[in-house]
Amino acid sequence: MTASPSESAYPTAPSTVPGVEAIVAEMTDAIHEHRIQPGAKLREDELGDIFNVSRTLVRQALHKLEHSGLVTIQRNRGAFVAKPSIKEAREVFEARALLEPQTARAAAERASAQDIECLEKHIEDEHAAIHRNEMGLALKLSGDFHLEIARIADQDTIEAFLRQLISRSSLVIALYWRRRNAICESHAHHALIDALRDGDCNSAEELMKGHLLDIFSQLDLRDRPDGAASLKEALKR
Amino acid sequence: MTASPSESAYPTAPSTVPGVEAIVAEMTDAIHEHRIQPGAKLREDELGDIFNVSRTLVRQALHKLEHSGLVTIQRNRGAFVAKPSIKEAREVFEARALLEPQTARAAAERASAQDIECLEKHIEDEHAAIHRNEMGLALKLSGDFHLEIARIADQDTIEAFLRQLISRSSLVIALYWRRRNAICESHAHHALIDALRDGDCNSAEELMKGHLLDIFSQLDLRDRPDGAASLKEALKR
DNA sequence: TGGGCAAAAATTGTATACGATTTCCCCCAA
DNA sequence: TTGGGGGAAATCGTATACAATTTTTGCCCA
Repeated sequence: MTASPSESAYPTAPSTVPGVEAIVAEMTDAIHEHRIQPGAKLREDELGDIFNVSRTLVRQALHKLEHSGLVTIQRNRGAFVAKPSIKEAREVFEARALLEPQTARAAAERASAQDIECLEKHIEDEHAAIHRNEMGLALKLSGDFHLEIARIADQDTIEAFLRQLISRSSLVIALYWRRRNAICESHAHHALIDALRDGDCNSAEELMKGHLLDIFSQLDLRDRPDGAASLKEALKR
Repeated sequence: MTASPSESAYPTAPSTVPGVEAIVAEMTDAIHEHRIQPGAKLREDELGDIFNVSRTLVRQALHKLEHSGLVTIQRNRGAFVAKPSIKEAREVFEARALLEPQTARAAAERASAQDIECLEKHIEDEHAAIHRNEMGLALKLSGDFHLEIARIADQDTIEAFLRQLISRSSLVIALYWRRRNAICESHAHHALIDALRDGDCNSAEELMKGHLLDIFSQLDLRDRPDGAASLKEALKR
């Protein structure tokens, strides 16, 4: 009888080494902040040198990143920063539109004073980043804001999905954003905080729905996604 | 500049070997069909012996299964078939309730005659399994039915999420189902097919919502699950 | 000059080896 | 009898070695 305790397990238990998680976190940040462009190749031993670990751990990290949608792995060809198609871009925001308004509503029902404080700090950091003109960082913090709401709603499962969706949103924005300024810098997040503080579920839900539509409407989803083809020829030779 | 073509990539490209995928598929089936119980320990070299591969590939497979929510990995302690908590069980069905009705609606708008045929075949197989008293197989087929609807809706992103949710639903049912009979055997799936055939979006959406509530209401989410498990025989035929 | 082909280099895929941690079992003392 | 070491065995984590595949390079010839 090969039985085992196996604790009733929460989302993703502390399953992997700090080593792997550190690599994943660092690469996630780099991609979220657009310091690595969609389509960039990620060589295993190159990353191994950078992080001073063997390819084994790099591979684990790349597989995790693939799962989160930030990286695409092609057999025998290697890993690349993902390059969402237009269809995928649409799907990402459609899925967010299904999940987030309801989550904001739940968060409004549960938010504590401490939670509100935390959200306000997020916004401060975001504004600070914008004023320093670090738009990549600002975008990442803006994504974290949405994740924080899922955390407040105490919805681990949806939070995990949102983590993936927000990651991919970052890539979508890198590829399809129209203007390089004014990223979520609108008052939308402020208004959301107000609704959460007041426990106004209906407002929170509606504000989130509108906010997502607003972001989506600022994407330019007509062009060809493969700017790489022309870009590559322009740069390569 | 390390640019690269990197095809605009769809959900999960053919990234991993047939070897790993075969292991994942076989174990997924075994867990879905309840041939391995929640909490069962999954030793790496034991699985390596069973599938005649090295631990390297087994580890890859286990990590993939962890991503899909079927397996829990604890550092230095090993992998176990996941054992969703009651909270997680609730969350899984809440998330399904957010995603599936809308997906059924979209499917109703797009379903072709061929799609309908495919769904009907699914139901036939499911009934056949029930009559042979293979309840595990029937349950798995029932899950596949829901996935098929997402495929018809042409929503790759949501389909990927649903795959995880349905996997976990299978575990939830293994742990918390009240009566061992009558799994989704209701007319719900038949009614859904009718709505899809008629292109009746509203009905499809409502039927799906009701169907999910119906399943959820048959769970007993008060007890504390604690089961031991035997492995080995369930996998290799 | 440009295309095509073959060999070399680079890169990824898989297996194995070894160190680290946990688990199990036996023995002994209270 | 029971509870607690302590060491051996089992198991997992990471690095390295080698095989398979792809990509690049260099050469020849039209």
